[in-house]
Amino acid sequence: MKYQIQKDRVVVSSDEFNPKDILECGQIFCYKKDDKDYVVYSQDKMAKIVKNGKNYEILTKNPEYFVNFFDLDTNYTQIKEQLLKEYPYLKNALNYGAGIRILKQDPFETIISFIISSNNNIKRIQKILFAIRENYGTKMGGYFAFPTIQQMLKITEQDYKNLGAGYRAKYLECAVRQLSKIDLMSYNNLSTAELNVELLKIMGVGQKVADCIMLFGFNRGDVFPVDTWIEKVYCTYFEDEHDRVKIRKNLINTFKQNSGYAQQYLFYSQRENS
DNA sequence: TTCCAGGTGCATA
DNA sequence: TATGCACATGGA
Repeated sequence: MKYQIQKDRVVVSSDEFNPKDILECGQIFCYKKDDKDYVVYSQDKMAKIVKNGKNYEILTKNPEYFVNFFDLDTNYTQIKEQLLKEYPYLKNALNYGAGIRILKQDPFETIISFIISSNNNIKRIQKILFAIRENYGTKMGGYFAFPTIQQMLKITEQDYKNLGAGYRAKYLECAVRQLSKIDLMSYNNLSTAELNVELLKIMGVGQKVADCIMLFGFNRGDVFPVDTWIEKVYCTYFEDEHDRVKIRKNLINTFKQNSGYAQQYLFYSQRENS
């Protein structure tokens, strides 16, 4: 990936970087769009993305953080070419989401985000997550940081309900307490199978949410989150099957280490075009 | 009014 | 181990 780091920005070529594809493909919820530009929030950091000729400029006080966040050192052209060669039927999905990059997000924020995502729609997930930031996060000047685990330990089930979390409120309250006793960074040393076992112990985390956490928060490509949209894709293009455990197993056997990438292209094109 | 949304936890057999 | 149901909320 061609990019240049400057003092207050990262300049990146638009040929494999598109903010709409990256932010609206369902992997992150804390972003806003004003006119044509996107603003994205991660932990206590913020970046604005503006188009400048053939490039995008990621305007931020934390250029190095966002180089890693946007996974700019990975060659997505190569990944897409490999997927297309092995699985020609992905052509439309790959073209549609050509500017997607899998974000490297903070594990804690990812866990909280995807607990809220279960049986929920993206607009409402965004609303709840911004409300958590604005009510319990540190004010940064123009925006609010995502609260730390210590800050979130003070939030009660009733508080989450007041923010619109619904029945997930008790999951959140319990999960934060569990997470406060864990060193999440040490989970980076686990195998994907081991990590999966640990994540499933967290209240509100089932297989689908665990897969999203592993893909977006722990950079694991060998998982395939199966939700209502992927189930539709599978029934349309593979076979009529509604057992998500079987669907997941079959898709991981098919796409192996590239499962996470294939999933994201398929999810995005299915959700946007139906 | 009913259905659906990036599903999970729990009781039951 | 497998199945079925309850669970909040808001938009279509």
